[in-house]
Order: sequence, then C-alpha cells, then structure tokens
Amino acid sequence: MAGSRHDTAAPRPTSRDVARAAGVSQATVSLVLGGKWQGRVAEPTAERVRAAARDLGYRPNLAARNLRLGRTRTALLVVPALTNEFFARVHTGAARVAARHGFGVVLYPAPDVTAPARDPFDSARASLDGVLASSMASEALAAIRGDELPLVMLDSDPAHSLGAATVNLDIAQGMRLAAEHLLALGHRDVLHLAADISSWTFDVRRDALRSALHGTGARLTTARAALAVDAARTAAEAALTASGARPTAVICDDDVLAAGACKAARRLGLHVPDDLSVTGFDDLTLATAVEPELTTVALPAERFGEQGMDTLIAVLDGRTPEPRPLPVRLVVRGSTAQGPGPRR
Amino acid sequence: MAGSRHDTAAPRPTSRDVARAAGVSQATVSLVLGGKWQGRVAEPTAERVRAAARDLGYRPNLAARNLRLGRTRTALLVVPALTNEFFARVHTGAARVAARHGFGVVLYPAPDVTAPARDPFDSARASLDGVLASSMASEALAAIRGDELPLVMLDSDPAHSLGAATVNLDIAQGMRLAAEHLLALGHRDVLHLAADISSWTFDVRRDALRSALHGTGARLTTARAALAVDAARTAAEAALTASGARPTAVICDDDVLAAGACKAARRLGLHVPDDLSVTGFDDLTLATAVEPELTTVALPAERFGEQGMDTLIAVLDGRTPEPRPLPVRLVVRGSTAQGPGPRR
DNA sequence: CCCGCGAAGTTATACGTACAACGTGAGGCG
DNA sequence: CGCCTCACGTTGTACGTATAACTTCGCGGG
Repeated sequence: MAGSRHDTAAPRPTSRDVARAAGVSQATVSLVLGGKWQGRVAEPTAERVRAAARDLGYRPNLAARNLRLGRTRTALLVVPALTNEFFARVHTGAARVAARHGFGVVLYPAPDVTAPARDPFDSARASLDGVLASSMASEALAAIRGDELPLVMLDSDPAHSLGAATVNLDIAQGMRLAAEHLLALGHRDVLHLAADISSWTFDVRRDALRSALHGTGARLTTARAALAVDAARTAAEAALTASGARPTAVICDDDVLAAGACKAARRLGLHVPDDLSVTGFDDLTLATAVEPELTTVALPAERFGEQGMDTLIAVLDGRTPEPRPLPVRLVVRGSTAQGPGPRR
Repeated sequence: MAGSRHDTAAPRPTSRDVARAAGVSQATVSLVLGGKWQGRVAEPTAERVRAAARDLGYRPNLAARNLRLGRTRTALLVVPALTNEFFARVHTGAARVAARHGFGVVLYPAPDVTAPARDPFDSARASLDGVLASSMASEALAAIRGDELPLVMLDSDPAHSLGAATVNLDIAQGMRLAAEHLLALGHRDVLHLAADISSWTFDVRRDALRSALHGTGARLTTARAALAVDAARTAAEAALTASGARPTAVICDDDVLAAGACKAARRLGLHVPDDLSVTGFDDLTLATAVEPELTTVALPAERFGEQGMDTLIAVLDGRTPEPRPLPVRLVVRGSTAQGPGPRR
C-alpha cells in the first residue's frame, strides 16, 4: 500500500544464512571471512563459503562484531569548527589514514562541547576506540573525559595533555619565517593580528615572534580579533590608526584575518603591499583568491591529520611513536614588499 | 612499567554491575535507564538504580544496544568534499538536527566513492540507519546501493533519485535572481561561468538562466571550470578574450569561481564592477573577503542540512514530508554595477 | 474465605559475531 | 596393529542490552 521499495523488508542475511547456503557451520564462515582460515579450512570449502556470501550479498553486522570484539575501529575527531577549511583538511587526512586501517571517523565540532555541559561523547553514537582532539577545545575536552579513552592531541598545550600523545605543527617556526621575511624586507614596526582563541596558541605564536624580532630593533604590537573577516578588519583598523608610529607590516594568525587586514588597509587608503605588508597563515583557498595574493605560511594540514591518526592507531596498538613537529613553509606572494628599510 | 594511565584497564561497568550495586536485576536497570519504568518500577527503587549508575559512571554499551535494537541511530552524510565551505555548513546543520534526535552523523567524502570501486559503506564502520546524499556524487551512490538503505537526496536529479525523498534548494530561483539583477543594471551580454560538476546541476542552472534572459534580447554564453580559483581565472580569461562581443557581466556557479573571474578581469585590465560585473553563489566567507565584496546568492546551507536530516528521520519514522524548496536570496554587494544599459 | 488483579520486579532469551575448545577420520610410525 | 598427529571442521559460549513472559505478594470484593 505504501508503495515504498522497503516493503519487503528483506532481513539482511547473517553469517548463519551464509553457512546454511554453503553447507558448513557458522563458525567456519566466520573463520573464512575473517581471513584466519589458513590451515583451518580447506581451500574448496573456503571458496564455497565466499561464493555463498557473494550470492547472498552478505555484509557482517558491525554492531555484533563490535560487541564481540569489544572495539569499534572508530575514532572521534574533535575540531573547533568544520567550516574552517584548515580543519576540514585535517579531517580529510585523518579519514584517509583511518580508512587505510579499517577505521572510521566520527566528527565532533567542539563549540558546543563546553557550553551545554552535555557529554560530548553522547553525540558520537558509535562506541569509540580513541579520540583525536584538536587544540583549541582540548582543554575543556581533556578536563571532561581525558583519561577514559586513548587520546591524541593535535597541536595542543603540553601542560593540558598530560600523558597523551601529541602531534604538532611547527607553528613557532611558521611565525619565525614570517617575521624573518618581513625583517629582510626592511620592516621594523610589526603588528601581530592574533586570532582570539586558546591562550596557549596565542602564547606560542607571540613568543615566537618576540624571539624572532629580539635584538633587531624592531617593534612588536599586538591586536586580537575573532576568526572572521569583519572582526579582523575592525581590529586592524583600530590598531593601524592608534597613536604612535604606524606599523608597516601585519603578521596574521590566519588567512582570514589577513584578508580582514587587507580590507582595513584599503579603507585607510593604504596600498598593500606598497604601504603595508600583510602575511597570513594556513594557506587556505582564500589566500590566492584575494588581491593581492597573500604571502602566507603553508601548513601541511592533511599530513597533520594523517599523522594524528597514525599516532592514534599506534597508541591503540600499544606503541608510542616519537613526536616530531611537522615542517611548515613560507609561501611568498604579493601581499608583502620592501618596507622603509634600515635606511632610516 | 609502561607507565601509561591505561594500565589498570578498568573494564567499563555494565548494566549488570549497576544492578548488583543497586540490589536489583539487570532488567530493572534497563527499564529505569531506558525510561520505560512508568508503573513498572517503584520510584525509590528507580532512584536507587540511577544513583548506582551515577556512582559507577555507567555508560551503556552502544554496540550491544545497537545489536539488540537492530538500529544504530547513525546516519551517513555523503558530500563531494568537506573542504568546500558550503558542505561543511550542510554538515553542521545536519549534525545539529541529528543530535537533537539522538542521532549521530558519519561523513563520507564522495570523491573516492566511485574511483576505487570499493564499497563506500565499508568506510562507515558503524552500521547505518539511513543515508543523506548530497547531489554531486549521488548518481554513483544511488547506482551502487540505492535501495538498500533509506535514502534522502540533497538537491539531486529527480531522474536519479527514484523513490527517494528529496530536499532542494531553489537553485533555479537563485540563478534567476542573479540574472534579473544584472538585467536591471542594463547588462545584455552575460557569461555563465559554470562549475564543472554533475551535468544535472549544470543543466538546471543553465536552463534557469536561459529562461530568465529569454525575450530580453540578452546574449548568454557559457564557460566551465573546475571548482578552484585558478581554474576559474583561466577559464574566465579565455572566455572574456574570445572573439565576439565581450560580456559585461559574469554569473558564477560558486563564490570561488567568482573570485577567479575577478582575478581574470584584473589581469585583463578590467575593473570590477565598473567594466565587468561579477556575481557569485553560496555566500561563503570568501564573498566578503575579496575586494570588491561579491554580489552573490546566499543559500541557507545549514537549514539545508537541517531539513535534510529532518526528512531522513521522518522517513525512518515512516512519514513522508512534503518536499518544499528552501528559499534563497540575492545579496547585493560591490561586484556588480550599472552596465552599458539599454541606451545602445 | 478465596479468587483475581495490579504493582513491582525477576527470569529467560535473542540480537550476530568471533573464537576457544572440542570432535573425527585418515594416515604415519614404532 | 594400536596410538599419535594432523588436517578440517563443529559445538558451544560470551559480548551487553532490551523486552516478552513469568513470578510473587498484598489487598479488596464477591
């Protein structure tokens, strides 16, 4: 009557159905399809089982398998926001490695993690084998259930990841590269436009900048903004019109912020890069979409996700891989140019 | 020796442990915690059970529950690429609704869906209750396992979604709005820069443009490009320098393409919007990051995801909600301006 | 006075799988 | 010739949960 194609509701065949069709016991089916039949089942029998499984369109019931094995081959990936292209790329890498090992990935966008005081793992309907937690929400996460599941932290504060394996991008090196690039161009008054996120991330970046500029006579000022174009434009506009010498270069924590800085410059009648150099971070699609194209620090986001998942799987296997920060590189494009230089 | 905090390997408490602690049977625990204890269990007993569960930190084993109930409260979301901000937003909406109904969402990025001839569902380690498939890869997906799971199609070709419920954005209306906007500005020679994706999507958009321009004396040409800034720039540059009258406006299938078109204009010495009007689609972060800000068609991406998941859940409940296309709206910004007009 | 009935639990079972432990012939060897 | 071994399976059980079917007991009505 309903006319749907789900009328028949043909129940999915089980391993027992396959066994019946192949004329063997259910255990034999499990052995053959589980790949552990070496020397336990004769080849002709094994082939008969495989054929029966194929004919019936048999697919093992994951819930039953998970229950039996006590693990799910599923990992949770916690990110601040998937709409941030960087994290989408991290997910891509993590999911690729996971698939290679027969693992699935469930996503948890962190913003809600702390707010509703709900258990973050409730939303992950699958039971989980482990957690891959990206920095920004990891403090909250670690506090909530840090030691209940194997955990790998992505780029997080060592102070908050006690005992958990960590995978890092060399963020500090990225900031240094940007700073040195601007120094080489003759800039001596630099604004750091920072993303308004976790304090640890902020500290790492600012400290790296400070040490890079130390002893060069360059001046460093700081402004913070939420991770959005408008917020960045507003903050940059304020910082660039503040009393005192106007910075000739802006180092941004993110390409999105850099885009905002460029808009601020335009509003103030400054030309990028001639009047103001701007550097971004992440090398998102955005970086080459704007005019001029952004000089930015390219992060191996997918490799980051891959290595994170590799590490998690290693931890699950009882191994402990040595943490080695992933290298970053500076991509020089059109948003940076010669500054006032040392001629002053 | 290993020194890890997983040494003790304390096995998670089961409902039986809770039962023992509360001095009741396992069945009673299940009744109380399952919420079906009305009139079956006295309040003091129920409270004792809840207290015991809390003390032990009991969490039900999802694998066992899934096995018992035969459903998983997990849906698969198939998207072409998560790095596309639009789909990240769709996911956000879908996940929100899913969470509200106690559902989880597993993601499947489609690109690989057809290539390796692997079963796409293998990568979803959880068993699934249903599938939410976004347009672009849905043909392949539907072909592979269309009728094995309840399916809801997002913005897909009706011809390929036989029997499956569908949720649509009013893409055609979006194209009409853009076309009418340009017509009103006096443009009579329009280039359609199309995304090189599914042919159905392309047809819908082109047909909408054609009908909107029909009878206005306006000329429509078409170029296609992969969904990337560089590809779009190249294609636009070629189309704008082709023989014949140069278009005075470009309607793009996506903001990313629009950014590429703007870059092409700049290379050709054309000013946007004075010499060339450009419209985008989707209203991504990108749209306000570039200069000038893009006039674009804003899509309710999150609502789209929400409605998709709502529909899937309705289908799982045996209901059949009427499909109603989600409205889109034109956001006029700085990338469009008066064209040559009817003065000619 | 006894029967029935509702309240408050309990016992038993099934979901589908993986694997430990147990047959069971046939052939080799002392 | 009897026993051991090996190749090839099979039988049985447990994973943790939800729920149908059953028990037990107190109490009110006929």
